Amino acid sequence: MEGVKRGPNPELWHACAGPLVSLPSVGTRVVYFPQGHSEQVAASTQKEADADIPSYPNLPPHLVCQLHNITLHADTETDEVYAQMTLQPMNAQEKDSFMVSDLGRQNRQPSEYFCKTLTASDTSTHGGFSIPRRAAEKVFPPLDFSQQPPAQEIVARDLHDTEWRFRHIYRGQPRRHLLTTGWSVFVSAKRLQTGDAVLFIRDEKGQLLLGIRRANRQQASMPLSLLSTDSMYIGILAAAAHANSTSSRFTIFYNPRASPSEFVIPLSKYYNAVYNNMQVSPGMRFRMQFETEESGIRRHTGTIVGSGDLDPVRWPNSHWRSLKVEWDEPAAGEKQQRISLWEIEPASTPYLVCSPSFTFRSKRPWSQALGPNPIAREVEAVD
Amino acid sequence: MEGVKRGPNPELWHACAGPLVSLPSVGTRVVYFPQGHSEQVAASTQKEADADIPSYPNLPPHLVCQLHNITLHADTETDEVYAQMTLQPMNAQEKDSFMVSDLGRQNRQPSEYFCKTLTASDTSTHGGFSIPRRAAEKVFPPLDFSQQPPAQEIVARDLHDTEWRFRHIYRGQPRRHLLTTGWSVFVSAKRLQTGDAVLFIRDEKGQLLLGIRRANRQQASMPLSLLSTDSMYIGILAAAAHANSTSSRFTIFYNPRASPSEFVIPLSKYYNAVYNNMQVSPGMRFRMQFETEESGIRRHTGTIVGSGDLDPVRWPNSHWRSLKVEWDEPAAGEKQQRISLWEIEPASTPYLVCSPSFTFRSKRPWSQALGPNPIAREVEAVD
DNA sequence: CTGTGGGCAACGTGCCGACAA
DNA sequence: TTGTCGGCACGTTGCCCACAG
Repeated sequence: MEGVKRGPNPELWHACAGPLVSLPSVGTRVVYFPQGHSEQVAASTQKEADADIPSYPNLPPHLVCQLHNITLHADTETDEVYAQMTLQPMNAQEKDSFMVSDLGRQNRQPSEYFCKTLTASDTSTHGGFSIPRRAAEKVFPPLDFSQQPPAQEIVARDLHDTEWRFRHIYRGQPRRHLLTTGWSVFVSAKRLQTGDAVLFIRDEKGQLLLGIRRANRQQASMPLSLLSTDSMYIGILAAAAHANSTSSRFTIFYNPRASPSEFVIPLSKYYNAVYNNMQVSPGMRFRMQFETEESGIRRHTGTIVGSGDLDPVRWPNSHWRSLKVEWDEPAAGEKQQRISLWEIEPASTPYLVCSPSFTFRSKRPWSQALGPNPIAREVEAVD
Repeated sequence: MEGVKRGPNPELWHACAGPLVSLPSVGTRVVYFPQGHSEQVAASTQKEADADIPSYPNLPPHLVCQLHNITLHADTETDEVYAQMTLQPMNAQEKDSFMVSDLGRQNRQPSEYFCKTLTASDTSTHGGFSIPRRAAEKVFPPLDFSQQPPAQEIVARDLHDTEWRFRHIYRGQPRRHLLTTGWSVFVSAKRLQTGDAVLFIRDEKGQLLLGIRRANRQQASMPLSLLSTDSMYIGILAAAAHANSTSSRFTIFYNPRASPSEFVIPLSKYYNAVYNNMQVSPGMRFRMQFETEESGIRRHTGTIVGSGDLDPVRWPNSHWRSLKVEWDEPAAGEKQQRISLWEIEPASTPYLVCSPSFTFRSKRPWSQALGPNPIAREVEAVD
């Protein structure tokens, strides 16, 4: 075996995953939510969990785990990015030992990149790809303007390390940057359509990387012919329950563009949100980050209108999406009506980033409505 | 909702599934093998089950179930055929009540059909599809040979009820049947390659049906980004165990072209093989059916060399692939080294088809090596 | 600055019979 | 009987600029 298949370039992977996605660091402690994992299945299969699923009394709504390994992947067919994580539930002792490294988070911002949503002209067979001026100047090698017309060959590699070659030319009246020869091959090979986005990155070594981000509508509902959705839900719960009871490792796939929310988050983020951010109460104003169409970050504001268990029967006392909110823009009907504590920032004051001086000192939970909180006991035990 | 989406045409579905695939009838009793179901996952994902999977003490190696429902499906992307079955484990009483209907099996042979493996010329963009003479005369409407050249339009529907139109012409020197206009659209839409097969059926009403059967190499190893293989194995076992302990319904997907063997078989077939076919012993010669490249049936012969549990730790006393065999042709290395009792026929005597006069009279199991057999008790209780 | 469309050349697609295999 | 090929016509692809939003 000579072809040592290493995974996708991490910088490119994160660019494709989007600006909001951050993965915990290997070796740190994280919190895993079976509920969130189930939501990923629901989003991917368009089917909710059936009512007739066995209960797992030994499976709490969140598991504190050691994150042993992360590998990045991209689907061979669709280039959809996903991550494989190996988790190991921790026993009570281990949970309490504070580790500074748990604060670290892996969130790469590409050095120089651009992302463009494809227009009808970009995807049509009639022509090539129109490169926005700033984009071309920022990430592509400078053209030799003494040539007429100035042109060069662009070589870029995708998530599978496949090489794509394009002719980059500066012409037309008025002048503009274009990708011509090679572009249509790429479009048809990746089956890109109007509305999908491509992104180019120039990494530290000056190499060009090339990724795609499909429009949201496409990745909806893939009918699986292998396993019933019920078996999938059961598999998720049973695997987590078994790993928890035996303190053994288990493996999950996180699919950032399919999953409504991250369901493996740093332990520090969880503790910080649940115990330091406790001024949360009904009526409070908050902000939350969303991704814009052009791969930027934009904040939307809203008001907290209530709190309580999302699924009181199966997952009592869970912080997963325990907040009921209303969004300021009425057009934002697609946005979640329920969110989790760690997803929000206070509306007026700047967001309190997790600081090294942060401690686990216990205070009353922000809401008594949730009843006795098992986490509260864990934290009090630290004192 | 006006577009009542009904499933694929059953005749076409069976033609695509292959001549060896037969589905039990709805309402009858069947035997479900979690082991076989796991093998389907293994074949689809190219990953064996991990050793660290919880044991399910309440889950025997086979479950006698009532088959409540079967729906036929075809993958939207690949046209891969699969069936969804709703099963309900039966209690001891129900298992014993003999039902004549259990003997029935649903095994459709298409009225008139042909299947051709595509050549390089068939799939090239340079030309059309060369129809074998007999095939054209058997399934296509007769041409009007008074025309020069004789030609007509062929309309056929695929598994999704999508209509495909082709120009059928009889020309060339020497004369031959060809599909020209429309063929390349079909090839590129279905992404057919040399080695894949197409099949045409003329049903009772004279309508033409059109299916594809991809070469084996293609459907191997699809990397799933949704669920770890461990979670899938656990999901299968936990779902079956839960259904068994609560006598509730559960759902499985059977993928005939991916799965090495059928893992839901008629109860009568199981009993007949395990208790009536008991002359099986090491050294015995046998025959077994295989599918030929051209969608026919061919028998291969071999010798039984041993028997015993495939997985003595997890699945003791299971009849699933309990026979160790050697095949006569040395080139047949790909064929299974282990098969199940109900897959074989005696080599010399004609295969004893399940007859209405068949009874459940208990005799000693064919091998004492398997130890006390829970089924034996079930059967004795009938007397 | 960049999306779309007309013009036009080059290329690929696809229909034909001629050959073998 | 049928797989592949050379020949050839025609339709599509794809590069160019002009225009306008």
